[in-house]
Amino acid sequence: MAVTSHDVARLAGVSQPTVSRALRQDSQVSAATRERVRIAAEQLGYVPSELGRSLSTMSTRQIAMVADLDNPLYPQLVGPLHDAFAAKGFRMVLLAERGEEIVSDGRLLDGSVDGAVLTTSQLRSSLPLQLQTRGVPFVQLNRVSELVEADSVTADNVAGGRAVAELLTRLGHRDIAAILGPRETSSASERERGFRAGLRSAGLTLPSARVVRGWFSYEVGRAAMHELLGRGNRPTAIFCINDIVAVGAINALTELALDVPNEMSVVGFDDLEIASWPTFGLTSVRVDFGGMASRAAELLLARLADPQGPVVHDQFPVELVERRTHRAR
Amino acid sequence: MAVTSHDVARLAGVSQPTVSRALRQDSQVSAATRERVRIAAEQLGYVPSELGRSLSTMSTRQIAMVADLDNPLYPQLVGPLHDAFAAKGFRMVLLAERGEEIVSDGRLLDGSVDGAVLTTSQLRSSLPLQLQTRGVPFVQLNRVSELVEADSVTADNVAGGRAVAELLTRLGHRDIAAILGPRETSSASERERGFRAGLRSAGLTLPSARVVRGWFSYEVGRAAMHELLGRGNRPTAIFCINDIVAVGAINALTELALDVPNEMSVVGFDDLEIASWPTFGLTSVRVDFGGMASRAAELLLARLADPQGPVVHDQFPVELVERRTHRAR
DNA sequence: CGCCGGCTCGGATACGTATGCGCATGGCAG
DNA sequence: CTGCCATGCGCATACGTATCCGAGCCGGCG
Repeated sequence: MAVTSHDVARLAGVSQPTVSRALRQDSQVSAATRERVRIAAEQLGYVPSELGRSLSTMSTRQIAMVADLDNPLYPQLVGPLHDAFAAKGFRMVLLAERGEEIVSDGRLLDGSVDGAVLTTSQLRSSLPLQLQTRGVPFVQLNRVSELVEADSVTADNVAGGRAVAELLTRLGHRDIAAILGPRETSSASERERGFRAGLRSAGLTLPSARVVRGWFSYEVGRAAMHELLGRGNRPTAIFCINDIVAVGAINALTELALDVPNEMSVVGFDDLEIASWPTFGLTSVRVDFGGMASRAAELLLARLADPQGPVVHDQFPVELVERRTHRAR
Repeated sequence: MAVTSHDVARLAGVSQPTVSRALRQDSQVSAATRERVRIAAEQLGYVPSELGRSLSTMSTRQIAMVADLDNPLYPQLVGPLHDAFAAKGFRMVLLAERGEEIVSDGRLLDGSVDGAVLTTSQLRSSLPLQLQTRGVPFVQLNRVSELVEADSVTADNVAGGRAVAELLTRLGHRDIAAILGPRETSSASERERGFRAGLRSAGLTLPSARVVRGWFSYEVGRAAMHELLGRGNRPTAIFCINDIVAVGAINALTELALDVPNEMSVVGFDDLEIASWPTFGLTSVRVDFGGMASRAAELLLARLADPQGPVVHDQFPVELVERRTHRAR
């Protein structure tokens, strides 16, 4: 059915290995032969089988990115990763993870990729362990697992959480609520830890009556805000574990005709593009996801080149971005 | 390095073919042997090489989805496609396309996928032609190419555009603007065609002074709105080629402190989740992308089973969803 | 007791490409 | 003229799995 290197060889009057070498610009074949082969290949519309090549060389030149596409954060990581890998001759494929569901199939283990970028590791996720056992190089981006010692690129979530607490307390807020994320993810739990530490420094605590916890989504933010407001007298400020949740919270406030920031200060995290929309003007914590993605690609490529090299943990600084959703009490 | 079926065979005291058969529950191998093999495989942590299997069977059980991840519409198609394929034993990989850039590499042609779902075909895109020539089954979802006769699943964009025009004219608007999409995409040009036809039915036209054209993005919508308003006296209503553009336009209006819908009616298209956010309450045209995605998967699987079957063009109806961004003039 | 059939399994091979190695050719120096 | 080396190419094989076909074994039946 499909055209193979044997077909090209027959047409060009050479052997199959010569076709293989010629098309890869191997200097062992003469310029004349190379040209003959090129013509024949073009004539037949020959495209080398990636399967055959991979099996023969034991390398696929493919990198998998495991991401949760329901979360608007991740599409943003795709571009930089793609470019960094493409520059080194690697292809990138996306393995979609949906909601909280974990990738269970063995596409990462069955030899069809050379390495992986994990962006949605949970703290006790076994996937990184499996990869390590099977010798599949990988790097953790954004979130990490605590079960494994491996290359990672993260943001300084603790500092970010602390900065939010400092901002709000400095503005005079004393009754502060929070919509937190799942304890199972390192990013959410670090942000929470930093935030609580910041409150403590100001002599405050975060009572459980002022906390709702959920996954990173618009709908969770919206429902959580309603839940918090339904508990009686309302806080004067709220910290949201990320921008999507914050936007959900703001929409809940809009539904109830409560003004932001006059009746409630709202702060997010991530500084996605949506935070800068005039409609929201969301105060948030900027994370350089583009830079982190590039760095992660760099680390993975280094790991492919030297599987024994020292493990690297890279932490990116974050920056508070003050817009219009916070106000002095 | 990696564990192969030969290793398992040696440990279980059988031949490699027997391992292959045993692990795939082939009834030719006795229950006892099957169990011995299973134990041995587990003990070694054996994972069958997908490369070897694919090369041997000439089928990869992988489907590629080509999508533009910068557009929030596409993540929404991933889930339904993924599930429909998974149900039939196929894996899905995403090939990212960025902005207007076309996928140029040959991952679709090099035999590493059994088929493809194209979601971002441009009208004169050559990719579908190449696939057809190479005999790679594919289905076009959402947008189609005019150069090829192949399975497709689309929305009734013409009817949607017409419905928007009818809504606005019925409300008494006479000076209507539009932020249109690229002529190179079927979805945008069909919506435009329907919209213009609807205006014509009401005795109106769409003067070029009232039109800005751009790609499907927030920033385009925002800039286009500023551009339109900078041209002097302003229209009373505007049709945006999709919801993302509409949200950009609304944000531009917010920046200028112009009230929606009192000073300008805005209508989008697609009815993404964001359209239903209380903050926007965007009037839009609902497209059943989930249903379309499932149908596309179905068509592709049918095509894989019967490459010679009749070509199917499936068009889904759309529905106007009236929210709060339109108002009688 | 011999033959046949069914049940299990293994040997050989195929899939498409890459590569180690050997062979032929030709040129040049001795 | 002979020997040597460099160049250019083909043969054989490897990668890991699936499958065709044949071989062995056992039981049952004639």
